[in-house]
Amino acid sequence: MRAPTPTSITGERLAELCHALSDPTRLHIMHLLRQGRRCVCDLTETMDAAQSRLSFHLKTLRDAGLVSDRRDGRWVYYEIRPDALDALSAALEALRPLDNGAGSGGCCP
Amino acid sequence: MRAPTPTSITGERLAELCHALSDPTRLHIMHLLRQGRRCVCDLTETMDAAQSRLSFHLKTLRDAGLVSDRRDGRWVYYEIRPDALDALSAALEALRPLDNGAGSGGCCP
DNA sequence: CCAATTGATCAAGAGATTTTGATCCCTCTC
DNA sequence: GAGAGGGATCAAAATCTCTTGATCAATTGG
Repeated sequence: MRAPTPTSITGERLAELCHALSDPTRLHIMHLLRQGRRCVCDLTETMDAAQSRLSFHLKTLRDAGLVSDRRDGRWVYYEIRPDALDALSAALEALRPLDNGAGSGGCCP
Repeated sequence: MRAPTPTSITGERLAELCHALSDPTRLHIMHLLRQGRRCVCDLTETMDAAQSRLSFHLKTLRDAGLVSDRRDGRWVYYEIRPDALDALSAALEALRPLDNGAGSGGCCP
């Protein structure tokens, strides 16, 4: 019995993931993290952003589960969690229109 | 000469798409639209939400290009634009870690 | 132990989003 | 053309989000 990748996520969870990615600063961080783990001081320097600002955005990404952090001595390294991207992709695919007949089974013609 | 599916989108555009999907009400709308086009009065009734509220969120989705609207007589029908989901999926894939060696070519050990 | 470095956290202010109710515009029906 | 239904828009209030600067906790090097 194992619980590997959750096959589907809730609407709340999808909203949380999308919110985390809805900010240019956070997307910039994600883009930098594509190349592998990076410490905060490195990101701060590369992005020329205030440290508390970065810390805020990193926390947002971490709370959403999109990145993980790990302390190593003096430094804290952040890293992308691909499983979160998996879940996000799957949830977005589940938003695609069903290809049954045209919709509007509702109140209108 | 044609411009079919834009192969990649800007960070700003990705942020805009994610922002549009970062709200539970809007995700609810998207979910209902999966079954096909629907008029606003239908959504209003199904979701039990104020009409101006829905109108606001539909505008947000439309401005982001995630849905299209079409007037037919008295009614305005909204519909998902799958091409926007294509662009979003592609952009999210482009956020995945590169599988070159471990990162941190930066300031730290 | 002392001082410097790294990073989290907090409080306050600026700015953006959402909700609500009112109002307006369009289209259809009578 | 008067009235009703469907939707968009607006202004005000309530919330959320982001930025900034200050402070605090850990870690390390001297």
